[in-house]
Amino acid sequence: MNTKKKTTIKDIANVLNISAAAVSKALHNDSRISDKTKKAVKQVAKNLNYQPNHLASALRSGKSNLVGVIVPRTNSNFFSSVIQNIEEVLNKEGYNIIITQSNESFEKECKNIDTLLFTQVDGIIASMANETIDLSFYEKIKSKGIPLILFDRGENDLNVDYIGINDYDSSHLIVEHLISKGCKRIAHIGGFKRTRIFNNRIRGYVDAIKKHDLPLDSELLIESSLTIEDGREKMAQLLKLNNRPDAVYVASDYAALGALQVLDENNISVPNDIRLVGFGNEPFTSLVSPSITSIDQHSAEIGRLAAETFLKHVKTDNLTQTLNKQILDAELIVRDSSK
Amino acid sequence: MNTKKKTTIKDIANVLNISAAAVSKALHNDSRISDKTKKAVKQVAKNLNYQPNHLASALRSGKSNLVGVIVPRTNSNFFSSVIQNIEEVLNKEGYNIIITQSNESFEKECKNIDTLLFTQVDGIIASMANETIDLSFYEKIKSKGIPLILFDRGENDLNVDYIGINDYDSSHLIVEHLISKGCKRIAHIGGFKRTRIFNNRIRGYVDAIKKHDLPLDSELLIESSLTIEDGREKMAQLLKLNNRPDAVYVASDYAALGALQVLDENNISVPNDIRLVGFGNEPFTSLVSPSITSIDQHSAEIGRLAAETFLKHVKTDNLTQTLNKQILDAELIVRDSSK
DNA sequence: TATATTTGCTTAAACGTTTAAGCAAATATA
DNA sequence: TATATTTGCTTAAACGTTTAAGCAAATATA
Repeated sequence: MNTKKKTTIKDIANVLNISAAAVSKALHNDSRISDKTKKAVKQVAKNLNYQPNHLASALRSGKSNLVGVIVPRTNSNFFSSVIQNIEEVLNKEGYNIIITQSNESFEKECKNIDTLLFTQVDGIIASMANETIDLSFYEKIKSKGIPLILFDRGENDLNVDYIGINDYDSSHLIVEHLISKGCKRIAHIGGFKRTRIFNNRIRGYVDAIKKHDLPLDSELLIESSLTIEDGREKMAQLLKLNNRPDAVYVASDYAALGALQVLDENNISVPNDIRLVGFGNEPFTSLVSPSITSIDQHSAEIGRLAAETFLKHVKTDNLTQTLNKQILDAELIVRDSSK
Repeated sequence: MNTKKKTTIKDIANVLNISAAAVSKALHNDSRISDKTKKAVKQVAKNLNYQPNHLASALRSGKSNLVGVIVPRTNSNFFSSVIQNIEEVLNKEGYNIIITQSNESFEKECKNIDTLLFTQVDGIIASMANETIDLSFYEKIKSKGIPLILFDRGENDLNVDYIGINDYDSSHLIVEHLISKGCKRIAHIGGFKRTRIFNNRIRGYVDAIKKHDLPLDSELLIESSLTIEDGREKMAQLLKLNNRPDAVYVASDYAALGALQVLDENNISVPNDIRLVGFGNEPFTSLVSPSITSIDQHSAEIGRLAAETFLKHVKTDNLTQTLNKQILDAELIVRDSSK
């Protein structure tokens, strides 16, 4: 095996006949070290191929320079784009990120939190699993004094920073767009009511329907897990109604895709017979035929803001965690499925 | 701010009036510590809500219990499934993983490697970016004596473990399937020749065509970046030929989707006029219409094997890194696009 | 010229573990 | 009963940094 001794700060100190402390300070550009020494130290560091021992500095300084990220899954364009932007911002400041996925499971999410705490992360940026109701593990993060930033799937009760889009207004955008196309019976396949963002979309839908004096039929408002499969099932359920809707607004692109398949299989023309709108602007919405109208969630912006919010915490002394919502306006991307 | 002092091994030692060393050993079930003491230590640890300081133990023992993963992107079902399975196996053994993505960029990949080395990972499991030709950063990993395991996108010259599917045979499977459906002019939209897996697919295609005495027309073999957009372009190029192919084998599902769009736009019936086969068995292949025949890459198995190979390295003393290929048989999933 | 301040370092301790070496008491063996 | 081995701990050092405290020399100020 290759057991080449790693070069340490002491090796550099020995070469230059100065103390290890001086080397450490030189490498950190301490103002009390002469330029001459700094240059010499950096040159020797390069010659010896010095790589700082991250663990040692983390142990001594109490900062690991790691930020944990928890997402329901990475296998979705929204989350992977958020992650990419978090990474970009944090890398510039010397932080690395540890990505974990909950797979929408509360149990896995708890494990992830323990893992991240065990790894001594300096902060956690998370989007909660659908299943999560018990917040005690998130309270644990807070009680350790570790900055916690939530995005997309958040929870007011935790009283921490939150970044997301305006789900309530998004529903208004969608409903009003469908009305402008002449729709009169608009159904909503929504997410679980207990998840805040889906609840907001449902409330937005209900209020928009009322506002425009359209029928608010309980048959037209369905709760779903929003997977492709469940999208299929709920669409089939809507097709069985005596009085079918002329438009369906689905709270996720995946479920909207399932719905589209069922419509296609039943030879129902989209958008002529039924107009369809999804949510999330996943890339495939523009690839299927007909392409699916959807809401863009500004994933890049959310990622950037989450990272910057974390940085604000570490850069500001005793900044207490409080409910601090940053809500972005969502954007409606109109495609063939509602034209 | 919450600056509650964390409980350390010393706090436990004080409570029980024993040494910190005894506590450490008790927590690790050292055989030289009495069961009575072990029980007492564990009880106190629980009472004081003791969380071991991962950094300190990593520094002292020289093991971080972190494994770095590098993938071109997480936003693909293949890679996210591999990652999930790596995680599952390694978590059981007390390892956590750090996921990084190269976005197919050589430069980003080099940065990722530096980041992981800086974080003192115990091993790296990687799939190389398309761009990567210069292997010096991977050599750096090897020269540090850190186990390196490659999957899917590998490179023989590095002389390390590799896990992947049999790309050469996969091409045979596909070509023979298409021949069995009566196809006589089979085109191949392949990846970059310099990437080993794509080169193997191309070689497999060429040899299978020769073996069955079909025309090996240079017009029918096209090199592509395999994005959706490039799939569209290369398909359009094939349609301009005087003598069109009656089947197209695309080396990636994404590019195959682009090709399908173009065929659809040109009112060419799939599979009646042209049969289409993709590669990777991404979930959307079964969702689009017509559904796309594809090759399953056994992502779960690859992830598991990669993790287990890493574990073999850390568990076996002076196991030298050598070229050690584990090649899985791929599976053809026949769908509507080639029926 | 005498005192104050700044510069450029050193010394020593600390972060929280793990581990080699060692030692007394208890137990096993001859 | 005398010696050897095992059990159950302790002591002390170490992993590679960072940082508070301090000190001599150089420079600035009065």
